[in-house]
Amino acid sequence: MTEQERNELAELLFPNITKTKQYYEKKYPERKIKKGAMVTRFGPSPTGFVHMGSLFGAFCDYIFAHQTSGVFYLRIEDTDQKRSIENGIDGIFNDLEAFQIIPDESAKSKGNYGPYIQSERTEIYQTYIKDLIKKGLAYPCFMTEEEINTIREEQEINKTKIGIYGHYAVDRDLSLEEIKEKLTNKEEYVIRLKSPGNANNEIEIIDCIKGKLKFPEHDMDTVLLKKDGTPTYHFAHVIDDHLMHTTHVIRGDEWVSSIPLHIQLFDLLEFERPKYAHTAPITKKENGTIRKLSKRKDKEAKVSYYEEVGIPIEAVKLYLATILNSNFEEWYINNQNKKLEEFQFTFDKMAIGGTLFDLDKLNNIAKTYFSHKNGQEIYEETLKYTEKFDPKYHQQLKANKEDMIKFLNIEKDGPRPRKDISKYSEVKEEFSYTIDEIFEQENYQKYDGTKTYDISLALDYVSNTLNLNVENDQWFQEIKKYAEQHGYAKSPKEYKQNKEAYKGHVGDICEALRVMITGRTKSPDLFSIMKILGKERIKKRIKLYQKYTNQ
RNA sequence: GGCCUGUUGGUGAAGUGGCUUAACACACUGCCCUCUCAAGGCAGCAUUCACGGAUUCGAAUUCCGUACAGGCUACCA
Repeated sequence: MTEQERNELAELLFPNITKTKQYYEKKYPERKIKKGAMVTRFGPSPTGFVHMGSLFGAFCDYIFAHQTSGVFYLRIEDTDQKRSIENGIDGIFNDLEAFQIIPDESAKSKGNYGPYIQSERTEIYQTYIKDLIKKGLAYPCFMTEEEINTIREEQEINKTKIGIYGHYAVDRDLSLEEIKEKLTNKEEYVIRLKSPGNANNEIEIIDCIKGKLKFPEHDMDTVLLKKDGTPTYHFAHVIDDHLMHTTHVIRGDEWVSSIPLHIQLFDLLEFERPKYAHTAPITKKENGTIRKLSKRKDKEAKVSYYEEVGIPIEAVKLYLATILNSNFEEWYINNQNKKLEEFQFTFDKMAIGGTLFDLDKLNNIAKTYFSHKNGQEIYEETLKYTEKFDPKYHQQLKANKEDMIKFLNIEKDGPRPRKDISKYSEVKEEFSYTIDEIFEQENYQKYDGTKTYDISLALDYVSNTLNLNVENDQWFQEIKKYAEQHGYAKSPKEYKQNKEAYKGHVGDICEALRVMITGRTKSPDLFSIMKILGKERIKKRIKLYQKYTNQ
């Protein structure tokens, strides 16, 4: 085809495209950012929610852009209708907002490089396609699904590479007349790349994470524009990331095998190639096999899951940071008071192989997170959580604010703060003894021990000896003395040495009080609990215990 | 089938030819501390880096082959 024929073809195919490549190049000029600043993008399909793996990607984008004073933008990739659901975009924004991974530019905020939704960029893609056709680098292909299937079957039998390339690309050299004829017959077509590559040539690219990668040169006539005039991922990626001036394409490593295609497109269009960073997938082990985390099968793949079960999103982010850079964890242990954004993340500390999603580790991180929060903070955050997920408990928390904060603050001030909860949802269960209303209702259901305790001794102690206005150490000295006076050893050691001489030891008295007061054998510091409750409530609980055990 | 990538304890991993008798963290086990629990302290947990070969004075680290795993091979992203 001559140049003139190609121009005619381009006009025939895209009569409505009047803008030019130059127009867009001028409309979206180079970004004014400092040298070394990264421009990254997160490109989800509007499926309604963000997958854990995507969130990880978005987190990378956000971190790298921000720590280099660059730009992190969000582009909705909705070129496939099947992947889109109604209000799907809102879901994406909600999830990102929950994690405070807010894009600098997106369909919902400002930005000079929009539209940030691919379905609104059709004209742009077609402008570049038109140009490619004029240059003889793309062509309309009229092959039907059946024809393509036949070719694939043939290729499978011959054990050759599968795809449309070389002599399999039958429409590659159609004459203008032939195309015109098919067009008048209303034959449907796609636009394919006329790949100039040769698979015998080896190309090499440097991936920021995976390092040096070698591939055969791309030689497939890949579809660029679908039958409906929308672009495929490959073409949209190249056009968008060029026009939006992305410097670093951070994406899942399922894309590594299309690198040769993508760089070929960048070269053919005379665009500067971006840097690529392909991240390892987050995986899950099930029945001995490892697979990618699946949003259909795995509840923990859905980002909203963490909010629902009450794992603080900060903890999830901390976990993401530990898998992002292997040396983050150690840094954070030594810099607990710093924000994770202060850590210098680098590509070369990112995992190359898949990472198994470790809920144990997340739990541990969450526990540590809680341990650094004081009672007031935990109270307020739990209040927020319960407002949405446990309204009844929410009301009870509100009604018992003063007490709750004190309870949540027990053993929090020392150098070794308590580490007992990992989720907001655990507060209710873990602190069930703190609110009278709940305690009276459930009372000793949680204590399933068969052992019963000396009620009169407990009552005597509380009424006549217990002094709540002292420090913890003094209280313990006093209860030791009390134990001794009533035939108990003042320490377990002494008791063990001469069991016959005693009825038991201080610990037994404490245990009795603990069970009567909290309804369980395990609790935070007993004296602190007693202090908050006060003598009258303690006595009430002992009576409740008496009633419960029919004594 | 073809192409690509990966493989270090139960888990995440450090490791870039000698400092590695393989760091650190999670999990697990035991002991200590202790009124219970949590926390904390101490100790244990890969004599070996999927396997085989090669290069080298020396390899988890380089090269080749094999096995296994994952990805791609769509008018899905």
